[in-house]
Amino acid sequence: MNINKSCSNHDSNHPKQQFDQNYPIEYTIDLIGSKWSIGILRELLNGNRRTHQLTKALPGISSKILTLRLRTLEKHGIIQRKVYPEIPPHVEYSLTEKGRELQPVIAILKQVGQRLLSQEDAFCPLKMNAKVT
Amino acid sequence: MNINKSCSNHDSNHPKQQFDQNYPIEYTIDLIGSKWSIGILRELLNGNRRTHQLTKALPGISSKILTLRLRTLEKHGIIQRKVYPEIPPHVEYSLTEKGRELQPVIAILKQVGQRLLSQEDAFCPLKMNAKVT
DNA sequence: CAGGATCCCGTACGATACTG
DNA sequence: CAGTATCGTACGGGATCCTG
Repeated sequence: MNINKSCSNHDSNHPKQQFDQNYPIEYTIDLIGSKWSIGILRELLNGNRRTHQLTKALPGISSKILTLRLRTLEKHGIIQRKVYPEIPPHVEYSLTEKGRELQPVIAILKQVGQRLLSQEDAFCPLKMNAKVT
Repeated sequence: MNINKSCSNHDSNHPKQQFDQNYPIEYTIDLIGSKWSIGILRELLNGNRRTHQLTKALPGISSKILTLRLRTLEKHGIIQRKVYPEIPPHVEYSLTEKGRELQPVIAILKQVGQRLLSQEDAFCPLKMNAKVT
């Protein structure tokens, strides 16, 4: 997502990691804000997964995007990639300790989202009718 | 952000709000995941703000994007827009009760982000040197 | 002062095909 | 099985100008 993209560029003298220190919120959102990040994390929270398992668990994701997200999460130390040198290839992904710290974030995101959505219905009776009837 | 954009389209028979019910996490991220959303919310958590106040508080934001974000948040019932019919125009934005429910989300996002960033340094001493020296 | 109208661009994402 | 390469697209965001 790169929420603070333009900000990062406004002063090239500041190394990136130094910049991120001042924007922990944006950093976290960068981690989980990409389209499939949450799905991948949720899956790995339930256990280690092989690539094709993730593919099946996330219907619609392309292999390109999956590996892209996995690489990014790995770079941030959120997940770990373990390669078994076999034929055919065998790769297994797992959450790191660091990655597990994201669990409360996901929990709150879900909890608050549910509450907000229920209020949305309360405020928009017409919307409900559109489905309920 | 529209994290679940493609998912929303995969079956047009499902009205959007019905779909969102099943994806509270993605819904919440949609709310706060856009580039300036957090900044706007943080500002409004500190009190009501006029448009130009927000502009100054968010250096770099364009008027187009600011109003765009404000409109979106308003549609979701997160903020309220109050117009004082004066010349020159006077518009004031405030958080709704619903909007205040996002506060814990922001808090966790910040807290976890900070912890993750500190770990990032611990694992990457070279990075630290780049700045610390 | 608030914000609409245009034009432009980078990039995240997607579809498809191809390798070891 | 896991992953790369290529090409195409949509959309968020930015710059600038203009109006009541």
